[in-house]
Amino acid sequence: MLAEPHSGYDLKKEFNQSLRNFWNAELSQIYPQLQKLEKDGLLTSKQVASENGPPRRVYRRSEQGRRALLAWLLDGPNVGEERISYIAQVFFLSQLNDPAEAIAFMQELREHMARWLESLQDVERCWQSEDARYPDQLPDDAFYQQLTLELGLKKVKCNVEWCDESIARLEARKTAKKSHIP
Amino acid sequence: MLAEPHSGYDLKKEFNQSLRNFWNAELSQIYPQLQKLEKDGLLTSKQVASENGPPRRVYRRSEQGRRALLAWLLDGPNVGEERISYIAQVFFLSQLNDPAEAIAFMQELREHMARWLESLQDVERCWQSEDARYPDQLPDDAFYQQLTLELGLKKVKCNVEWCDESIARLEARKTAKKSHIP
DNA sequence: TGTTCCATGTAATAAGTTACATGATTTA
DNA sequence: TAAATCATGTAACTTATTACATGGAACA
Repeated sequence: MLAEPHSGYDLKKEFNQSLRNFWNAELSQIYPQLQKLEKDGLLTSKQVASENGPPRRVYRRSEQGRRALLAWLLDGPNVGEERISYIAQVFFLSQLNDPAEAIAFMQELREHMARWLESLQDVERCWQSEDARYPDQLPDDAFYQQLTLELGLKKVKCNVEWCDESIARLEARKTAKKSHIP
Repeated sequence: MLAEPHSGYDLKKEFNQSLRNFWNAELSQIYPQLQKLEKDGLLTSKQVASENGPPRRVYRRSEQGRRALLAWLLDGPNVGEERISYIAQVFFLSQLNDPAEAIAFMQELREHMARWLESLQDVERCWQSEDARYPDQLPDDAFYQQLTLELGLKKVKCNVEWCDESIARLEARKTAKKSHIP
């Protein structure tokens, strides 16, 4: 993100726009980290005046910083560290002791996922209309970002499907139980 | 996990078996957390002798602990906090400046995902052969766990597909570029 | 006149990782 | 006899969250 100079505030905007879908960071994490990375020699900074507001401190990666990024990528994919809180919740849903509440949970999850899917589809439509080269003739940086969007679309669709299937299975169990113990 | 009494060591085994797929914790996180949760009144513990090894400290949730779990579930699904490191890597893959290295990255990712998928399919086959009620007549706790397995299978398949599509698109770009600047 | 945006940060706390430390028993 | 399993933890460090603190400019 710091191949070109940007402030901590700029980075937060970038997180909120695109990275948010698979990574997030708060300003209160970003500012100290930028200071630390500069201290470690991976970034350099300078203060510049702002057009509308207080002065900005903009950071840019150093040669050492660029090499650290390449090392991270060349080390291969970081897999097996995912933490997905809502799946953990589903795992323990039997503790609610009430199929209706479990169904409500899954319906709420479904609505979250459906809204997320719409937001990704909006992004796609937007990119599509703004660049005729979309998706396969895009310049490299946009192309790889488009790959992440594609995965997001697939995965979130998959989540919606799974929610629907799960709700149907839960409904079936509920009626089966009712008829068994009348 | 502590509806029935278990030691920190037991919990780690549970993480390694099933929860691992969407959440993990190290022993060095588990032991201090158990102590903290007991201090906070969410757990109680007692020391018991072990059949084969040193004495065990087993923990069990208190009534307050049970209520805290219910509150976590009834608060609704925790969405929008996912951090998926390998997607962040793909996002920045253009920095490698070499399509061959990007393709290598995606192939490695594909192999990871394919292995993960196989391990989930093994789990499914195992459950299927061990309980005739699989999947829809299972008791509640196993049923909800099966839902998480189902999502895992769907998602990981989706990742494999996406890797394959992405590799094909990258190959196409590589040859397109070659013919353009000969 | 109140809210959002711009822009910076610190402080306290919580969560999580890596490395270190111990020692018996079981299995290959 | 070497390795894995059983079983507990601490220490140092990194990472991340929540709350607090400031203050001007634009907008409605």
